[in-house]
Order: sequence, then C-alpha cells, then structure tokens
Amino acid sequence: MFSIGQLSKQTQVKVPTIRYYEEIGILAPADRTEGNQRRYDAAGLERLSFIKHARELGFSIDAISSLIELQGHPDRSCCEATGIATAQLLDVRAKIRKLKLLEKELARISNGCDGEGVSADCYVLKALADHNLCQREH
Amino acid sequence: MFSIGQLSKQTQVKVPTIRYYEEIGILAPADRTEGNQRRYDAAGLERLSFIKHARELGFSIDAISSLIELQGHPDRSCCEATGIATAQLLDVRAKIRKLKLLEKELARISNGCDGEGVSADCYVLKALADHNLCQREH
DNA sequence: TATAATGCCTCTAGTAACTAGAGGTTCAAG
DNA sequence: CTTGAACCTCTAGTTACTAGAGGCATTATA
Repeated sequence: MFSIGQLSKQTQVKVPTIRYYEEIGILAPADRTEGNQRRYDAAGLERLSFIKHARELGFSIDAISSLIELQGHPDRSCCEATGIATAQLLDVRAKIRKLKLLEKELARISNGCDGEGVSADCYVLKALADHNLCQREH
Repeated sequence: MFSIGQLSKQTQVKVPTIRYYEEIGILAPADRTEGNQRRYDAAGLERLSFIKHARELGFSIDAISSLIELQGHPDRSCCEATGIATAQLLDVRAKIRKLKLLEKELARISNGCDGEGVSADCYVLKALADHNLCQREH
C-alpha cells in the first residue's frame, strides 16, 4: 500500500490529477487510512498507468471511460475498443493534415517579413488582415 | 451599419462569439441603436475578419491581442509581429512532430486487433495497459 | 517522546475559447 | 398594429486539469 504521492511519482501523474480522476469516476475510490489519507495497491497503479498511457496517446477521458468499462467485461466483444482506437487514429490523421496546411501558410506569412520595418508595412499583419493573400485553403 | 447577425453571416463567426470577443476586449464595443442593439461598420468587419483569420491559423487570443495592439501603432517596429508568427509556426511544427509519433503508435495498436475477439484478448486494451508494448517514444 | 517538516485532506476558483439556455426586449415585414 | 425573428443580458456548462487556502496526518529527527 502506498500514498498518493508515491503513486504520483511512479506514474508521473500529478497528485491533484489523481484526485480528479477519482472524482470523475475513472479511478476507483482509494482505500483510506484512519487519518483519511488515500492508500493504493498494485491494481490502482495499473489502472492509473492505463489512463496515463491512453491520455498520452490523445484519447479523451470519455473514450478512456469506455475502454475501462470494456476491460471490466472480459467476455464482451472488443470491437468497441478497436473502434475507439481507430476513431482516435483518424482524428490524429485529420489533425496532422490540418496542421500541415497551417504550417505552409504560416511559413509563407512568416517569411514575408524580416521584422526590420515598422508595423504599418508588416506583411505578417497584412496577411492576417486579408485572407485573399493566402495561397491555399486552411 | 449592420446588425450582429449580418456581421456573423459575413464573417462566419457565431453571434455569441462576437459578443464574447467584445467582452474580452479584442473587439471594440459596437455602437448601439436606441433599443440597445449592436450596429457595426466596415471597421468592425475588418477587425473581426482579422481575428477570425488569425484564429483559423491557430493563434491564441493572447497573441491576437498583441497583434491588434501592434496594428494600432503603425510606427512601431514589427519584429514583435514576426516573432509571434514565428513562435506560432514553431508551435505548429512541434505539434505535427508529436502527432506523427502518435499516429504511428496508434496505427500499430489499431492493427493489432481485428475487433473480432473478446475484450480479454484485445491487443488494443493490452497495449494501452502496458506501455512496454510500445515501439517508440510518444 | 516532542517537535518540526513534509505530505495529505477538502473546497473553491481559475485556465482557454467558447457554447447553450433562460427570460425578456426590439426590430422589420406585412 | 401585430407577429415572428433577431436581439439583449446573465448564468452556467464544456475539457482536463491546475492553483491556492486553511487545516489535519504522518514521518523523521532530536
């Protein structure tokens, strides 16, 4: 059994975040000492590691809830889990596409001004004021 | 002079969002009719278009505030503006790099399970539970 | 065993950038 | 002049936390 601080160190999840996860119900309420402090065991550590890893991969808390629910029913079909993972993958790919368009446009805008002149002549400000100066969709 | 609804249509910025921009001070308080409704002119339209475009490019409200401030001082050096744009560009590039790592990992995890089996055997769930199954950093 | 330092507790409020809804007023068309 | 759409303000909700206040619990040292 270890304290919330020790759990935090092991998982690299901050203490208030752990409490938050308990509050919103994706982490089971921890056992308490007589003095009301939380104590965790291996199961708690495992669960929190799962959550942390999933968050690092960009899954929403909502998606993680569903995945945890599924973990709790080993006999259920896992197509929901693969569905969530696939959705997350598509989402990430969409974000990458969008960011690449932004990157091109930003690079163009940034290069348009060397920062040496005055604001009245700045191409960055002009480009932002006038969408027509853009070379492509974004 | 046109109403907030007309401004909204022209800029594709939602009505509550326009009010919000006014409230936080990046849009000047609009003139009002006798009946207290907002009325805008070309200057308001221009300013809102600027904001919208910058938001689409991913600039924060804070960054936009600074850019607007700078626009108001045509004689000041524009190096701040190019600085903000460059920072935004670097930020976008960092996000792309990170998302690409996630994409690889997610694709691998997703492919590990066809969704046909039961949750107890699901590679997606296993991979999320155990970071060691990951092939690379993310 | 006493005390001090650290860690833990709950609670409220704040973050970014909006969005939704309630309850009421004004405008423009017919 | 009436009706319906658009407008007004205000509060609260969204996501996933983070920060701080004020007060106990635990642990390490003297």
